Amino acid sequence: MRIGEVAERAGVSARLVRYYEQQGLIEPIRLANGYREYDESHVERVQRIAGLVQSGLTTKLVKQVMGLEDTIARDEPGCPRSVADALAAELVGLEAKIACLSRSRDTIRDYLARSEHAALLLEIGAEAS
Amino acid sequence: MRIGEVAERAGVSARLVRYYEQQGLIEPIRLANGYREYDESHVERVQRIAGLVQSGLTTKLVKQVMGLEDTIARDEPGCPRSVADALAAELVGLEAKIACLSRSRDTIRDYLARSEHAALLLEIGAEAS
DNA sequence: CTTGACATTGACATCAATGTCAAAGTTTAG
DNA sequence: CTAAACTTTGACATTGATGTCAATGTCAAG
Repeated sequence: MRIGEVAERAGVSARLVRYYEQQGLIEPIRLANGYREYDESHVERVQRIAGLVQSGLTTKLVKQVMGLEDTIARDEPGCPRSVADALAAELVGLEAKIACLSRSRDTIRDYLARSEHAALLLEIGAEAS
Repeated sequence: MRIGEVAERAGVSARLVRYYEQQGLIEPIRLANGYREYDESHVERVQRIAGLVQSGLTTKLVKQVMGLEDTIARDEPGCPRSVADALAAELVGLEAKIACLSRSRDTIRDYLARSEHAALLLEIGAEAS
C-alpha cells in the first residue's frame, strides 16, 4: 500500500510517516516511480512508533528500543556493557513514566467512578489494574 | 525554601519551575522582596508535574489532571457530562500510553535478562509486572 | 488526452518545552 | 562594606514533532 493508506490506517498524517522514515524508524521499499510501498507490518510499526513518541520518547530513543525488538526477534547475541548501562537507565526512565501515568489514570478513574457518570467507565473498557 | 532549592530537589531547572507557575500548575507564595517561597509539598508537586510532562502530557492536561486530584482531596461534588466525557477520553489515552510504554519496558527488560549483563536488573530494582 | 487524487521533495511555519543571557535587586558570607 | 551567589523579569534561541504550501511527477477514470 502507499503512504496515504498506511497513514490513515495508523491514524497519523502522511507527513509524519515520512518524518519517521527520515529519522530512520521505518524503511518502506521504493517503487520504480519513487513512491514508497508499505505492507501490513508497517502499519503496526507506525502505530507503535506514534504511541511511543506520544508517550514522551524521542524518535532517537524509539529507534533504539525498536532496534532491540528487531534484534531480539532475530535472536542475536549480547551487547557491550556501555549499551547495557544505557538500556538499564532507559528502563528506569520507563518505569518512572509508567508509574506517573498509572497514578494519573487511577486518579481519573476514581474520580469518574465516584461521579454521577460512573457508567462511562463501563463504556470504555475499564479493566482494573 | 526558594526556587533554587525546590528546583534542585525536584531535579529540574529553576527556569522550568517558573514556567510551570506561568502555566498555572503551581502557586508559590511571594515574599515581600518578590522572591517565591516554596514548601515540601511544592517539591513533590513539581516532581509530579515534570513526570507527567515527560510522559507526554501537555502542561494543559497536567493542569486538568492535577486539578482533579485537588478536587478529590477536597471531596467535592460532581461534574458536567461534557467534562466527564473529556476525562473518559483522556483515560483511554493514558491507558494507551501505559500499554505502549509497558511493552517497551518488557522488551528492554527481556533483552537485558538474556544478555550477559542480567545483573544490571538486580542493581536497579526490577520488580516484575 | 485531460482532470483529479495522490506522491515526492524541500522549504517555511508553528507550538510546547527548555535553555540562555542580560539588567537589576537581594541575601549572605567574610 | 563588598563580593559572590541567588532571584526577578523579559527577551531571544533552540529543539523536536508537526502542519502547510509549493512546484512537479504519476496514476487512474472518463
